[in-house]
Amino acid sequence: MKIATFNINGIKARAEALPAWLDEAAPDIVLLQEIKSVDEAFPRDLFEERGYNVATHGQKSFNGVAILSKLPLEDVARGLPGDGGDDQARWIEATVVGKAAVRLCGLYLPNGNPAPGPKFDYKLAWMERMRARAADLLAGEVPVVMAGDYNIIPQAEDAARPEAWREDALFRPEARAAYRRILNLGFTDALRTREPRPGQYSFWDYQAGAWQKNNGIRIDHLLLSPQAADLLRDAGIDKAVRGGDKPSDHVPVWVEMDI
DNA sequence: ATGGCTATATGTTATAGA
Repeated sequence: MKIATFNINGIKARAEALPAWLDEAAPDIVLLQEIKSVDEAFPRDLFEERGYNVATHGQKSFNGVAILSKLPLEDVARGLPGDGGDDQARWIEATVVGKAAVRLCGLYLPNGNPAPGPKFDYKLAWMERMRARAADLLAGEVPVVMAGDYNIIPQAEDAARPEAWREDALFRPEARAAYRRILNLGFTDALRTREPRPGQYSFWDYQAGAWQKNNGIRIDHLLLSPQAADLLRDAGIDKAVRGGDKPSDHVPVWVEMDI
């Protein structure tokens, strides 16, 4: 089973590029971020006619996450627990049952710039809530895949120009430490396991010819619980998507699992 | 990057992204 994460930067703007990638890559499950759409406006037909079940957690203009799945989506949950006053749509969960049952978490972690400041504080607080949810999920001792746009450059080798990101919310020590507190609960960075060489990027800025210069960063991750890591067969990045027509600034990252 | 591009809203420009 192929599970992918893809920050599409607006479902309306990606109404052609996203189906084209689905038809070519044929993922079984896709966790989407930045749909930038309310649930009612999400073009479900585009995906249902391709055999996907669809669950969305959207909001107007910004953020928004969704799950596409060839298998039925069970026990769908929307929103990250821990702050009832947080109305930003950045977290969705569902269970799919293949050879094994897998709990899927799709996430759009806050950007956090400018840092320091209230947006960075929100990012760190959100990550602490995510850590608590991740710990709860681990206690279940079942396969869990937490995938999405983490807005975290884990290490210097995950950026073409790490020095340019030193003060940025994506690379500041406090943000990376918060990421490690989640990872060190016992999760596996699937892409790093399968492709340990530096220079594996998932985002290239629209500006300043970043794509042409390969000035990228790796910020889209799939984290696997131990029970999910046991089922990992392969992982990769569909880099070519960035060079297609009207692309998102992110590309899909995927895992192949024995599920 | 002192932000050069892209997307969204009901806009004639602002806000957010990373």
